[in-house]
Amino acid sequence: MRPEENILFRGIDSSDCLRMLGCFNTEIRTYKSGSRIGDCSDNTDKLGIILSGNAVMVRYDINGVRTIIEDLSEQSIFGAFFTLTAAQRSGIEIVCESECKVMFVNRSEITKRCEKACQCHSKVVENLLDLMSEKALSLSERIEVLSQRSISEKLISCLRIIEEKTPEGKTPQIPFSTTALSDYLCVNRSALQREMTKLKNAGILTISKRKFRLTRNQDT
Amino acid sequence: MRPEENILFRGIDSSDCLRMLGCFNTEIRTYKSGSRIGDCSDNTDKLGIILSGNAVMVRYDINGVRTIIEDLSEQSIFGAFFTLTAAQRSGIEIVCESECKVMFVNRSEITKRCEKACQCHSKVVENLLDLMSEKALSLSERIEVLSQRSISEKLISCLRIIEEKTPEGKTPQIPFSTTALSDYLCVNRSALQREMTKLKNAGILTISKRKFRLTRNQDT
DNA sequence: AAAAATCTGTTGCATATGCAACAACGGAGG
DNA sequence: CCTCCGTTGTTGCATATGCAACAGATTTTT
Repeated sequence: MRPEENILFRGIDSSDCLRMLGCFNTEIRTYKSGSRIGDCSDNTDKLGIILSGNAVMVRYDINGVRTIIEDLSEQSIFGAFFTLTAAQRSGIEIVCESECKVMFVNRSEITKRCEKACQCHSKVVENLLDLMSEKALSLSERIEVLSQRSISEKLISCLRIIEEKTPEGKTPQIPFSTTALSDYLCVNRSALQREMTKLKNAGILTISKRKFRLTRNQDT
Repeated sequence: MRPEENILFRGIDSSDCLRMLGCFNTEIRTYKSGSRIGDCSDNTDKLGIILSGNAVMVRYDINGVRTIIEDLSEQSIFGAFFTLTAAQRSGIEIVCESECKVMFVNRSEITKRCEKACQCHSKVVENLLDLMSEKALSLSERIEVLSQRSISEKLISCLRIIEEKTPEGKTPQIPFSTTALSDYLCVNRSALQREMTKLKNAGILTISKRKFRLTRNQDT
């Protein structure tokens, strides 16, 4: 991916990008599928951007129960300073689900002006602002889902959000396996399965593979 | 409150603040306790900052069950573009718990440079960035809590977070009544009460009024 | 192609949580 | 000072969810 295709550098032309990349002291790393992207709790200033691949932010509790905290796809950002809580103790980690290319930048290098005071610098800050908005939005969607009281409500709320993001014409698709979905909804897998079959039987939900369709009901 | 005490204008001197306030076309409103701060779904560009008072972002579902989505205290920011999801349909509203003074700014006016291209403009953007970080942090703490599987885990996780934010020497304090806390943890009130008494009897938790103390156990 | 591993789907049973109802308490206002 | 209304604290009962175990199906590895 060329730098100007990176959302952080959106709207900035190639030559400026290259100059800033040096200026920012960025670092690009590649991770194998299944590997861990370094513990992001160590450096509260570091900002990571997924250039390619898929990863998830997960936590395992004492009993080994997994929680998927965030789904990180291409162009997602992550970093201790805006996603991790003081509750890092609970062992949050980022695990690649496919080969991932990740770019790291120090946040302070973005906010602080460089000596050359390049014009495009503030453009980067604005882009970062957009990214943060997006992040906050996705976090609050997550809260919306988790605040539902029952499994079926959680599921439906989650599916509706996916639906809304699906471009017109395309069939909405769950980004997880059912097993992973249960970790994402923070419920037991077989209980989730049970609710899914109920909804299927009730004619509310249709699923084949990961593609699904919800009937347009206001309630439930 | 003088403008430079507003976190959005932190680090900018008085005269510049005043100039920018005009430049930004801000609006300040006062709301009575119990009243609703206008539906923030109407204007996705508007950004609100609580200058004084306390408010909560809540949602009532079809059955009238209340969920407290966010606790907004002084200097908190809110706005459709970074907190509300497309799921606005579910009737999220912001309700004042005490008299509130709120400042509104249009986000685009912050990100877009004004004709005068004032130097301090980028400082405001940086401040906004900090605010967004903080917001993302608090949202992710909320997820941390809600992702716990049992009521007692949710409660403890929530209390630990409060503890960590409490300045050394002070006694940590729950910002809600128990009833409100149950709406915040998204669980049934009497079930929460039951768990609380269990924890008290087990010697893990001490509560008097809203002040509490947790024994320093790693687990549970 | 065979073998191994993981995921789906289902079920019986245990248990945590929700729900309703009630008594006691405490603060706000007349 | 009394009354009213919302909060706290408790309990019995109903039910949703968790848990374990299992048998296919599907995917990945060898």
